[in-house]
Amino acid sequence: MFHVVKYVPALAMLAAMTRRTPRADALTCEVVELLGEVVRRYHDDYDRAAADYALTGAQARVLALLAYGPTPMRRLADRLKCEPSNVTGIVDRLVARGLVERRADEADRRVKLAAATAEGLRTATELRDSLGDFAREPLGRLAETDRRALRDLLHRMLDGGTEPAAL
Amino acid sequence: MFHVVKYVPALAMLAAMTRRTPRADALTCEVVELLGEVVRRYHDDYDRAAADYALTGAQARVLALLAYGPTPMRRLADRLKCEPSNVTGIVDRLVARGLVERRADEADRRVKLAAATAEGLRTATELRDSLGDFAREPLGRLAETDRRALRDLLHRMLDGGTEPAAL
DNA sequence: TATTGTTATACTCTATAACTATA
DNA sequence: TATAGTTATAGAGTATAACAATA
Repeated sequence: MFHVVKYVPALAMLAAMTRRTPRADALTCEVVELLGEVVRRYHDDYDRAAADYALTGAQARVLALLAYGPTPMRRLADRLKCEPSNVTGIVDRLVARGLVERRADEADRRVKLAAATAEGLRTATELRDSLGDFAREPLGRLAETDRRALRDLLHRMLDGGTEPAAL
Repeated sequence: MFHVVKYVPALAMLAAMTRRTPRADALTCEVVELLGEVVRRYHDDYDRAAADYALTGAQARVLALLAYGPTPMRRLADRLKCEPSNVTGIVDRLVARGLVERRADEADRRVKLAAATAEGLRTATELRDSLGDFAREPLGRLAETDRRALRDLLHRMLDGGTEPAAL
């Protein structure tokens, strides 16, 4: 088995030339590193929870999105930030598992709605509760006062209203 | 093209039976959701930065690890939390790009060390600086006092000393 | 003409299992 | 016998391009 790079866009040099050496200060670097650790743990917990239900991360995310209601394939692709062609496969596998079904959209016959089945909805709910693992472990170490402070800081940081989480 | 699920371990039912309905309080849920948003942005920024250099996320992580010095393949697998067989391919592609080279370990002739080339080291450094995108955008909205408070909260939350970040 | 979803194709990451070479 | 690394294989996610159905 060979591992060969097939195509290498000449973006590296361009990126290097465009670079504007930001070089954040020590405090900022430290916060970025800490957030990196948070990201790592959050992801690990999420994937572990999904694996408990024999779901991949992408499948779990789609199921979480469908908990809000039937959703056009296109919109799922937008939320996952991937190409629509990928969503076809992910939903196919969820359909094969009986967790999701495809419905027609009466208003626009081009669109197909992915919808969680009763079992899919149940799985999504249990999966969501499983995220309590993260809340228990690292978050649980913070007293309520600290959790409130953290909430306010994150709110201030993220500020602009964003849609409900898909990750 | 068919998308069929080949094997479905009967873990779902087991997981459902084992579930202990933690049902975190509203404040904790809100913090978890906010952290989810942070995770999403962090990842997007990381992948975008890697893509600027025509690298995948996994390749960028390996390159970041090699910036600390030559590393046995096995150790890379441990850090990436994946099987050693995967590292072979990832390093192969980096070698094909001229960013990494394999060296023999004199002490134990079974191990092979992956080491960043001069160009690889340069790329790793630029990539690291690119994470400033995250520091600039959402983190930049916090005043220094707030960043300091955030740092302290995250420290308290993560507490136990962890190794340098690979993500 | 533009949009939605699918198919076909290729690449990468992933895990499992079998293999070589060292220890 | 145990460990480090590789190879082979298969499933899953990803992007690109081409296509049919509908708007």
